[in-house]
Amino acid sequence: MSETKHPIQIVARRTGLSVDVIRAWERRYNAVTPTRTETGRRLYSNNDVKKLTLLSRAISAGRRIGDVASLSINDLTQVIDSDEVATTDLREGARPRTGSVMDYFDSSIDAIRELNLHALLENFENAHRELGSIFLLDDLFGPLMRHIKEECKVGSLRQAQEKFTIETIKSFLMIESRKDVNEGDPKILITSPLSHKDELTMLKLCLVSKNSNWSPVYVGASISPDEILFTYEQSNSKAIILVADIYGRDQYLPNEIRKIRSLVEDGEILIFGENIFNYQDIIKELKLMSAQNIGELKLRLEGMKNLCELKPVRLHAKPNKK
Amino acid sequence: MSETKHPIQIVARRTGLSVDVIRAWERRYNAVTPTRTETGRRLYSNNDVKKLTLLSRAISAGRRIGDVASLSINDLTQVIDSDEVATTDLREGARPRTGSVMDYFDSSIDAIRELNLHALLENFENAHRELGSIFLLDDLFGPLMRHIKEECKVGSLRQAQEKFTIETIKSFLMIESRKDVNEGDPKILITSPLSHKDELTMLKLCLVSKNSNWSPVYVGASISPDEILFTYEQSNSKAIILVADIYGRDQYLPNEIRKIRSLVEDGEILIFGENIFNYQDIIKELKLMSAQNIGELKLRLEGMKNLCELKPVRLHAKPNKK
DNA sequence: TAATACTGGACAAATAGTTGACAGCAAGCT
DNA sequence: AGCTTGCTGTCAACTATTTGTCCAGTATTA
Repeated sequence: MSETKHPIQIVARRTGLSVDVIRAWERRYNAVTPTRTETGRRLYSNNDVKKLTLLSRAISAGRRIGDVASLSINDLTQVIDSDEVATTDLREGARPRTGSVMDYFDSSIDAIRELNLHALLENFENAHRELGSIFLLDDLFGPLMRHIKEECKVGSLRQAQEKFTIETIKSFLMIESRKDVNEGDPKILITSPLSHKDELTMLKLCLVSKNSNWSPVYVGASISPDEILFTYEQSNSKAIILVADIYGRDQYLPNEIRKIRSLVEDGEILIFGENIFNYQDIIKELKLMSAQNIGELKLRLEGMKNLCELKPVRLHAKPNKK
Repeated sequence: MSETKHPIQIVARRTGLSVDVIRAWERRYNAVTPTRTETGRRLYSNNDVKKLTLLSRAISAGRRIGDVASLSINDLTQVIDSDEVATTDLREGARPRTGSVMDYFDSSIDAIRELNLHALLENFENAHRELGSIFLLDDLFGPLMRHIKEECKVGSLRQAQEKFTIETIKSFLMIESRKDVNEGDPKILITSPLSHKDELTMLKLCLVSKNSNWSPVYVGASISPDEILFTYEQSNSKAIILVADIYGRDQYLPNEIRKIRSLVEDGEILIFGENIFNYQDIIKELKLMSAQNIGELKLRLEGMKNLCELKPVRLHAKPNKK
C-alpha cells in the first residue's frame, strides 16, 4: 500500500491542532516522529495523523499531554474510551463492548433494506442499552448515515430507505430524549443559528444532554438571535448549545454568534459541530466553549453541570462583575 | 497488565469529588496514597479511583469520612450495601383529572407561553387518554395550531413558541404512534406527493391509523411516485394514504396521483386533505377514497380494514416482478 | 522575493502542590 | 440555651511544573 504523507499544514487542519503545538509535542515528548524530506520538512503518515487526533481528544478529555504523549494508539483509544464514557458513572458492571457495534450495524442495514420499522427501532433500543448513548451516536448512527448516503449514490439503496432511516432515527431520538427527564435538572437550550439547520444533530444533542443530567429545551432549527434570547429566558435555561452544521453558510455565523453572545450575558454558550475549527477565532474572541464530537460534548456538559450546581450553594458572594 | 494511572483532574471527574477534597482526604486520613511522578504530581491507580468512588457513596449514605476513610474496599462495599438499602424515595400519586377540551386548550396555551415541555406533553397525554385520538387531533391540536398562528401574527406569541408547539406535537405524535403497535396489523403507507409536505398532518394520520388497527409506515414527506411504489411493495403495505396539504401546488397533483395509481395496481389509495373537494374530478376518475377530516378518515380506515382482511384468501399469485 | 518551515529559546497562562486558616455543623458539656 | 470541641469541606497564598504560544534567525520552496 502506498502511504500518502502529509505536510504539517494539512495535519494541523485535520487535527485542529496548531503547527506550533504539533512541533512542541514532537520536540518535548516524541509524540510522533514524522519522516523528513531531504531538506528537513516533516512528512506525516496517516498513522501519525490518527495518533495526533487521538491525543487531541485525550487532551480535551482532561489528560495532560505529558502523561499520554508516549502511549500507543491502542492504549490511547482505551484511555479515551474510559474517560469519555466513565466520567461520573458509578456503575461498576463491565460494559460488553467491541464487535457488537458491527453486529448492530449489520442488523440495522438489514432492517433498513426491508423498511422494517419495528426491527430497526428495537435494534436501536438494544444498541442504546448496551453501548450507551455516546457509542450509539458516534459509532452506530454516524457510520450508518454515511454508509447509507454512499449506497444511495451507488444505487444499491433507495432514497426512500434513506428517508426511512432518517425519520426512524429522529423519532427514536425524540422518544428517548423525552424519557425519564428529571424535572430538577437545569435546562439547556439546544438550537442552531439562522443559517444552519441540522435537525438530526440537534436531536442527538438532546439525548446526550438528557443523559448528562440536563433537561434539553428544543424548539427546532433556524432561530433568530432575538428568539433565542427569548426562549433562553422564558424557559429559564442555564446554558445554550449552538449547532453549526457542515452545510451552513460560514460567512454569517460569526456575526450571529456575536449577536447571541451580547444578548445572553450570563449563560454559558457552547458551539457544536464537526468542523468548528473553522471558527477558532470567534470562539476565542468570545470565550465560548466548543465540542467537535459527542464524547467531547459530554465532558463539557458535565463540567458545566458542576459549575452551575455550585453557583447557588456558594456562600461567599463573589464580587459583582459588570 | 500495565495499569494506566490517572492525574487528579481525571479522578475528580470520575468520582465527582473536588480536587481539594481528594487531597484533604489524603492529607488527613491517607484514604488513598497515589504514587507520584518525579516532579511530585499525583498518579492514581484504578483501585484508588474505586476506593474514592466508594468513599463518596458512603458519604452520601450518611457516613462520616473520618470513620470510613481507612476501611478496605471490601469493608466499604459492605457498609454501603447495608446503608443504601435504607434509603427509599417517596412517589407522589398520579393526580386524576377531569376536564373538557377547553380546559386542555387553556392549559396547553399556558404551557406554551412558559415553553414548559413537560407540562405540555403531560397535558397532551391526559387529553389523549380522556378524549381519544380523534377529538385530540380534531378538537385540540387543530384549534391550538390555528390559535397560535393568529397570536403569532398579532404578536402576543413569539415565533419560538410556535416552533416549540410544532416540535412538541410532532414528538408527541411520534411517541404515541410507535407505542404498542400490533405487529399483526396490516401495514398502511402514509406519504405525500412531491409537491406537498405537511409533516404534522402525516404524523397525525400515523396515530389515527395505529388506533384503527393499522400499522403505519412513514418515510417522511415529498416522495416521488417511483419511491412510493418501492416503499409500498418493500414494506408489504396494503393501502396508501396521500396527504394533500392546503399549501401544496395544485396543478401537479392530478398527474402525480395518476402516476401512483398506475404503479400501485392492487392497493387502496386514500387522499386526505382539508380541501380535497378541489380534486373531486380526479378522485372520481380513479375511484379513490378520500377523507376531509380525522373522523371521516377513521371510518374509511375501518372499512378498508374489513376489506383487506378478506383479501389473503385470494388465490391469484402475483406475477413475479423483478 | 514572498511565503512557508525548521530550531531553539523565552514567556505567560494554566494547573498542581503545600500549608494554614476558617466557616458550618453536629455532639457533648456546662 | 450557651459554650466548647472536633470534624470537614472550601479557600487563599505562595511555589513549582506543565504547556501553548511567540519570536529571532536561518533555510527551503514556489
